[in-house]
Formats: sequence, C-alpha cells, structure tokens
Amino acid sequence: MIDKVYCVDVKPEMEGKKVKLAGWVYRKREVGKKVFIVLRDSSGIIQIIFRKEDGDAYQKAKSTGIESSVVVEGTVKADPRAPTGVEIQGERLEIIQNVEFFPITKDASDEFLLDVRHLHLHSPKVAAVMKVKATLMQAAREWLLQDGWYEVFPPILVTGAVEGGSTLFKLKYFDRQAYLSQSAQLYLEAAIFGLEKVWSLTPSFRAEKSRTRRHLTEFWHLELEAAWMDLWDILKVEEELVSYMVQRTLELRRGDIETFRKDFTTLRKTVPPFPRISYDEAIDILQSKGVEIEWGEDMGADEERILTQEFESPFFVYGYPKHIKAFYMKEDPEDPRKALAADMLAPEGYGEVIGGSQREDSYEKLVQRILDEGMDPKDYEWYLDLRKYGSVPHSGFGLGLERLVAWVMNLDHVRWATLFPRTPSRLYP
RNA sequence: GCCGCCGUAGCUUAGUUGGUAGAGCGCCGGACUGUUAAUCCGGUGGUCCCCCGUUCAAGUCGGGGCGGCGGCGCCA
Repeated sequence: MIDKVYCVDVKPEMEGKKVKLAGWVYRKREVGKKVFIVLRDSSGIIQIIFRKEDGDAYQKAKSTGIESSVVVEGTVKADPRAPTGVEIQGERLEIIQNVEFFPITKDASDEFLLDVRHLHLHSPKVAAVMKVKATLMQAAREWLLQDGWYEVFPPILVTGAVEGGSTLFKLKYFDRQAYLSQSAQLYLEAAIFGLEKVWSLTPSFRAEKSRTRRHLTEFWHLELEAAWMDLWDILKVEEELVSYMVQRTLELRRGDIETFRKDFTTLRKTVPPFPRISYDEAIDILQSKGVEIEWGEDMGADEERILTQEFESPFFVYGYPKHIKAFYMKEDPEDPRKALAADMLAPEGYGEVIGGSQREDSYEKLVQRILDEGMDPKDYEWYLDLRKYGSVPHSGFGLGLERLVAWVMNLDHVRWATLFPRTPSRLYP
C-alpha cells in the first residue's frame, strides 16, 4: 500500500510540507513552460504544477493522458489561483499506466455513458451517488441496530412467485426449474417466528419489460418484517427509518448531494410524522384536480405524480382496495373491500419508494385469497404453514434502494443509482 | 405487451428539391510565463446500422430486418 495522502486532506496550512499522492489525471493544461495536472482520487481533486526546470517530472507530466494513473511527490503550496486554493509543486511523477485517450469526453450521451459504464465509474459525479447510497445504508444499519432488528440472509434461488408469475426470471436448477427471487418477504415472514424483528438487503429481480425511469430488472431491496405489529406500527417504523437515513446522509454527505440537488427543502422536511392520506382521500384530491379516476382503480404513474406535488416530504397512502393489492395483504376488518396496505411516496414526482402492509394471518382467508388470484395453495404450502403453527399479527415492507437514492440525489432515472444497471435491453457491461 | 422517436468519424452532430460527406470535441504536431472544460495554428479520422428495391446517380426515396431511446401498463 502506497503511503499517500488524499487530495481532500491537502490544506493551505500544510504549506512547505512534502507529500505523496496517488490517483488519476482529471485535467491537464499546458501553458508555456508549465504543466498543470488536476489529480483526482476517491476523496476529491488537487492541482499539481510541473515547471520545465523540474526536468524529468515535467517531461512525464507533458506525456500523460486524461485518466492515466499516477503517483506524485511534491511540496504543498497555498495559491488562490489553484482550484481548491492549494496546490502541489510537483517534484516527482511516476506514471503507473498511461492512457493515450479516454473514451469519455465532454460530449457524451446517456446511452454512451451506459455502454462504457465501467469507465464512467471514474467520474466523481458517479462516485458522489455511490457514496450517498453507501451512507444511506450505513444510516439504515445504525437505526436498525439501535432499534433491535436482526439482519437475516434469505435465499435468492426460489421456487415460486411472491406475486404474479410472469415477472420471474427462470433458470435451470439441475433437473428442476427455479427462479430468481423478486422479494425476500415470504422468507422474512418465516424468520419472525424466531427473531420477531428482521430485515434483509438483497438483490431482487423482476422480468418486467418496464421502460420507465423507476424500473430496473435487478435492484437492491431493503425489506423489514416484524411480529406483533399492525399497519400503523409498521408505518411508524417506515417513517423513522427513512427520516433517519435521510437526515444522517444530509449530515454526512451534504457536498455529495449538492452535486445533483440544489434544493434541500424536501430532504429537510423528511421528519416524522409523514403525512398520511387514505386511498379515498387520494381519489378525492385527484378528482378535484380534474383527473378521471373512479374508486377501485389503481393509480397510474400520472396520478401518482400529480399526488406527489401536493406534498413536500415523503407521505403515505393507505387503505387501497383489496383487489388491486397482493394476496398476502390483510383484509381490513372494518371494510372488507380494502386491504391494510400503505405505500410511501417520495415528493417531487418520484412516487413509490416503499410498498408495505399488514399481512394476512388467518389461514382460511389466505387460502381464499390465493384461490381468488387463480393460484394453487399447494405452491404455498410452507407459507400457509406459518398460519397454522403459532400465527401472529405481523407487518412488513420493502424499500427500493435505488428509488430512494434517485429521489435524494434528484436523479432523472434509477439506473444512475446503481453501479451496473440491468434493464430489459442492458446486461453488459 | 402497447404508443412514439432515433441510428452519419472514438464521442456530439450538420447534411436543402436525390448529384458522390462537413463541423465541434478527442487524438497527434507546433506556439504560448498561472491554466481553471485554457487559448491559437496545422494535421489525423467515415462499412452514412444491415439487406433488398427504385434511379444515370441513394446518407437522402420505398420495403423488410436489427439495435437503441422516451413514455404507458406492471411494480420497489
């Protein structure tokens, strides 16, 4: 390991100190008898200046291309003309690997950046998104730990669907058919009988040919499931968790968020309690805005977008009609037309980031729902067992991590919130 | 699955009523005493997505195909 300092740690007060840095050539400008190299590492940038009288180092500096990997030694010098107010007088330059030309230049389309995503990951802007994503999960872990939740590790290779059958990726499992998991939920439900409050972070796979800014075929799914909680209990968990994630990330990664987001209003307002509106109220709001929608219809993307404009923080919509929601969601005892389900929608048009519900804990009702959906209870035998051997009221939810990142970072598409996005048309790189 | 759009140099693109392909960036060479995506001068670079057709002549017109993008539905 090279004994080096990070770019961000070079301060004007260190004037005169000799330092070693390692990174990549971010910008290079040749002016007269000087070469300015802006060096980039994971922390940030710093300008290095090489003068002709530096001889060998100057010649090498002249020959490096953008994104070459280099190790630099020199002396710190405060200078207001440098991009960060401090620079390095370069004395030695070791080119680890010279790059003749880097394929990404200033005019690059989104499509091209995805084609060379492995190189796009050099970009500080991409790094900012990934740092925010890492910090959101760091915060989630902090909150989950202090609130007594156990992390569990559910299977990814599964035999059946959580909801619907057409959206599963099929694969060969020796001489049988298996699928890639689209949600850990059913397995988390099993885990609560020993651990009560559990969570997992897993990839989830959806073979939907969805061409929208909020869909990936592979995404990171943060799921929680808890025994003894009803819908209203789990909503409190959701808002406390999400607000902690957002506030903590705001505290630790403000600068990184600023690379994409200028207005912090909605993030600052992401504190409990989040507004709660019923499905009925949502329909009223939409109808009052002239949207043609009737009770019982599911809200489409347009409706959801209109609704999010009414709020300045994430908010809940609860009490959806049962028939538009998944079979495992508990029927509302006070209104059998409805399910004890709630989605959390992000403001600014982003929409659904969480889908959650109280789960149906009655064996008979669950069997009936499975039959109503045209599915075979035999395929859910172990899941139904959970309602026969010590069934308890329980609730849970799933959060789409890339959707949360996309909202926090104000991204125009969830694909920018993941390292190597997978969409119906993109499996490479 | 449905609706709409696009495909020209490494990248971003112009290309008129069909007349034989142009620019910017990058890259290479040169100039320049401090640049901030430096600037200036010169050079390099083309399977016009593929196939078939119309025509004296197709990047351009017609048919088919392939690939991608934007949105809807579905969802996190």
